[in-house]
Amino acid sequence: MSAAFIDPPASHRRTERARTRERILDAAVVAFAEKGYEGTSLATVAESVGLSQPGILHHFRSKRGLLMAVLERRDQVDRVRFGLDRTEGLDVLDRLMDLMAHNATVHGMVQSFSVLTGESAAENHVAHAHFTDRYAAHRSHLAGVLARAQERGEIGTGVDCGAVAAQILAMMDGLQLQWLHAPHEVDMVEVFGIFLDRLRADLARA
Amino acid sequence: MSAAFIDPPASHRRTERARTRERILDAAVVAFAEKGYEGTSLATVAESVGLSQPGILHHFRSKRGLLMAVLERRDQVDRVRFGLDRTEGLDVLDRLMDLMAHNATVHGMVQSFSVLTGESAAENHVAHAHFTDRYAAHRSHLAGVLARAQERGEIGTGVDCGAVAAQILAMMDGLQLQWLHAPHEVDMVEVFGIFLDRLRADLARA
DNA sequence: GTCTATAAGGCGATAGAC
DNA sequence: GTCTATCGCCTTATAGAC
Repeated sequence: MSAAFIDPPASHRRTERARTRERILDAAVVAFAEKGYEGTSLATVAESVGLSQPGILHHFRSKRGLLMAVLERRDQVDRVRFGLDRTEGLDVLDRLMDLMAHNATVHGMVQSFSVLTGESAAENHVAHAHFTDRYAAHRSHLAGVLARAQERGEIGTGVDCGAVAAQILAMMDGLQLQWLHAPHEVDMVEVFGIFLDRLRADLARA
Repeated sequence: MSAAFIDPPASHRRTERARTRERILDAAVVAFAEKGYEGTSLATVAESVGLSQPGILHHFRSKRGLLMAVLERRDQVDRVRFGLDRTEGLDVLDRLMDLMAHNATVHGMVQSFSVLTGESAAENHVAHAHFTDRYAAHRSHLAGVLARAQERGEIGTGVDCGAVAAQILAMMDGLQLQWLHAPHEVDMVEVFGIFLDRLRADLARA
């Protein structure tokens, strides 16, 4: 009996462990979408991935740790999927439109993060600081892109780029909320597109 | 000893009971703001009004019943405070600006309803249907006011009044979320005002 | 790496005393 | 109208076996 049979290579063990963590994270996203963080128990997450409740705590040191891992994974995946960081000028509006169109295909993910964002409006919520930082980073990045476009003359001098950045993020969050409450009544992609078209015209004009 | 001393008039009993109900509702709003519906226990509500936990269930038949009473009271109060139902034409945008300015003075109330709206994005949440109906009613009312203004020529023919109604509500919800996460960084009243000014110009033009 | 068992406590709701 | 007591259940987290 070879040692490799009893004790598989370290690389294999590492990917197996990572795979289990991914399955737990996927189940947690679904659970948070249905009940929020406060309303979700580790036992329901455990059951849907086929582990016991302490089995979850072997992979994540606490319920809070599981939530943080969920939040960080989403941020990382979205950063890779969309070249938001690498886009300059008014093309950034096209990238945001792409993001909105993508979001319309991942209902559960949007639901999970809308519920968590709402919950985190409470100052003492576990994820309050995370969402505060996330908003601030997105606002300042977007405002910076717009301000540089304004310096190049692509945007009129009368535009408050910080206000517009906040408005764009607010429109995305708000439309997602209405879409989640009435998916067949509110076409969030179309309504966001109408908003962006009007915005583009105003930015050129002002 | 008069009967009135032992047994006060029915009207007095009625107002005392109503007063206690109001105190419970106020405490529930604060609790929901801090922990959401799922994260709030009747015991914490009871403690902050100086009753026992079963004392709450004497006034509201269940935790769900308490939440419904909170939701209905807010809708009723706001309907009375702002003459939204009685406003026609583009004046409706001024009333919405008033509402936003008022909201900036009642942080706890806004926090409570933002948390509850987020939680209720889950299809099985106790208040999902309530917020779905509320969104639909506000959208169709606002779209109707805009459409009638459009017929009178106050709004250009190229405007999709339904889309604009959804956008206005989305902007209010989204700005409130950012304000709650960073009250000193995001001036939601000013940013909403900039949005409305731009919108008014576009509506006249299109 | 996953389990069972358990500690230690919170939950909503009801029964019945006063 | 409000209480105490209690039922039955669920919660997170830890200890220790395998």
